[in-house]
Amino acid sequence: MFTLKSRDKETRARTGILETAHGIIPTPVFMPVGTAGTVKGILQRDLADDIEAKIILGNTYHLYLRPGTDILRASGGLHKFMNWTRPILTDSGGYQVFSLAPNMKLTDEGASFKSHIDGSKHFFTPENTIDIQRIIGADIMMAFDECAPFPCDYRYAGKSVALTHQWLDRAVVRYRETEPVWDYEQLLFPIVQGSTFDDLRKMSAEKVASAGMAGNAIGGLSVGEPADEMYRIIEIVNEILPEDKPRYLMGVGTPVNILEAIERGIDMFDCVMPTRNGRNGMLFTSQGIINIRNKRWTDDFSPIDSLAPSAVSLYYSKAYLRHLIISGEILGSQIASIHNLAFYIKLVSEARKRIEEGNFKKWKDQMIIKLSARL
RNA sequence: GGGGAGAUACCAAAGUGGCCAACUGGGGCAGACUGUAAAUCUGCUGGCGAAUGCCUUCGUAGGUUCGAAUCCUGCUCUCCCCA
Repeated sequence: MFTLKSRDKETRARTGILETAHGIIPTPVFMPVGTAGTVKGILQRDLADDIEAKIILGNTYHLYLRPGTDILRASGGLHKFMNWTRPILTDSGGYQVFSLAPNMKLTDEGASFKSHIDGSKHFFTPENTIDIQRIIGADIMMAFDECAPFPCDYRYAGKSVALTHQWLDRAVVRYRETEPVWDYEQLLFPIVQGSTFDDLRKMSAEKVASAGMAGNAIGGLSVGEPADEMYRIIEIVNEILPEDKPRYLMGVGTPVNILEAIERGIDMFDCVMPTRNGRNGMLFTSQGIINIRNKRWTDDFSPIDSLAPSAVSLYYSKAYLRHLIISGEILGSQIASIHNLAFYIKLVSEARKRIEEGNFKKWKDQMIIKLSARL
C-alpha cells in the first residue's frame, strides 16, 4: 500500500509512505544492500539505530546458494535468521544473470547456472525465484528479469525485454497462486527493461504498469551507460509508470544520480556504492567526495564529517580512519560503511523534507555542486 | 685464531657476460568501483622528458671484454660454523 504525501511543484519529485508487513517506509528511501543476509561489516543494531535504515536488501541468488532454503525455512525466514525486524526487499537474482554472465545460460524457461561457490548446477525460473523469495520472507519480492549489458544492440535488447516480459507473466501467475510461507503479505515488483532504447523502454513500462502490482521497478540502468542516458530513460519510463505506486530505480547510484532521479519521480533506491566504495576508502561527505587513503589526510585530525550523518562521522578523525583503511583494519571498513550509509540515508531524508517544504529544486541544485566536489 | 657464505633500487629478494633501469613480493603514490563471485581490482614507483630517447645505478677501487649487476684482483663491511 502506497500513499502519495506531497509533490514538488517545479519537478516530478514526490514523497510518500509505503506500507509493508514489517513497517512503514517514508519515500524517497535509500535501501542498504545486504546481499548475503548482512550489510557487510555492519551490525543490525547500528543499521537501525545509528544509520536509521528503514529497509534493506537481500539477494535470492546468494541466499539460495548459502545458507540455502532449508536453513532459511528452519530459521523462520530471513528476518528471524538475521534478527532484522524492519522490512526486507530481495532481488530475484536477475542482476546475477548479468554480473555472472559467463556462468549463466539463458533459455525461455529460465537461467541455468553453476554456483560460484562450489560449481554445482542450478536452474532459476520466474516461478522458483518467487518460491525462494517466499521462503526468505521478503516484504518486497522482485520478478526474475534479465538485466541486459551495456552496450547492447537493439536486436538483443528487444529479445531480452521480451523474455523479461514473458517471465513477468509467469512470475505474476506464481505470485497469485501461492500463499506466503510466513504469516504476512509479500509484495511483488515487476521490472522495466529495454536498455537505452526509448521505444523498448516505453513498451516495457506499459507492460509493467499493466501487471497492476503494488510497486514498479526500473532495471538495467547504471550498467555503464552515460548518466544522461539514464536520466532520459527514467523520464520516459516514469511518464508511463503509475503515479500512485512507488517507483524503484534498481542499483542506483551516486548521491548525484539519486538526487537527479528523485527529481524525475523515483521513490526507492539501492546501491552497493556506500558500502563497497567505503571499504575501498571512498567517503561521501557534506563537503564532497574524499579518498581517505590519499596522503593529504595523514595528519588531518578533523572529524570525518562535521555535519555528522552518523555518530562515527564525528567520533573519528580523517587521519585515524585513513590509518585504519591503509592498515587493512576491519574497523576502518566498518566506520567508512556506517558513515557512507548514514550519509546516503540522511541525504535522501533531507530531500524528502525539502520536497515537503516546497524548496527541493533550489536545494538539489546546490547539493549537486557540493556532492560532485573531489577533495 | 681456523673454515664457510654473502653485499642488488625504500625493504625483502631474483638475475650470474649482451634480450637489464634490472623478475617478483612488500611498502609508497594515484585511480577504479552503481539491483555485491569485491576488506577487491588497475596503474606508476632511479633522474629528465609528451615520446623515440638520453643520463646515473647492482658495497668499493681497479682490471679483462666490442660489451659487466654478472668474469678477475685488492680493499671495506655483514652473517654462519668450529676453537
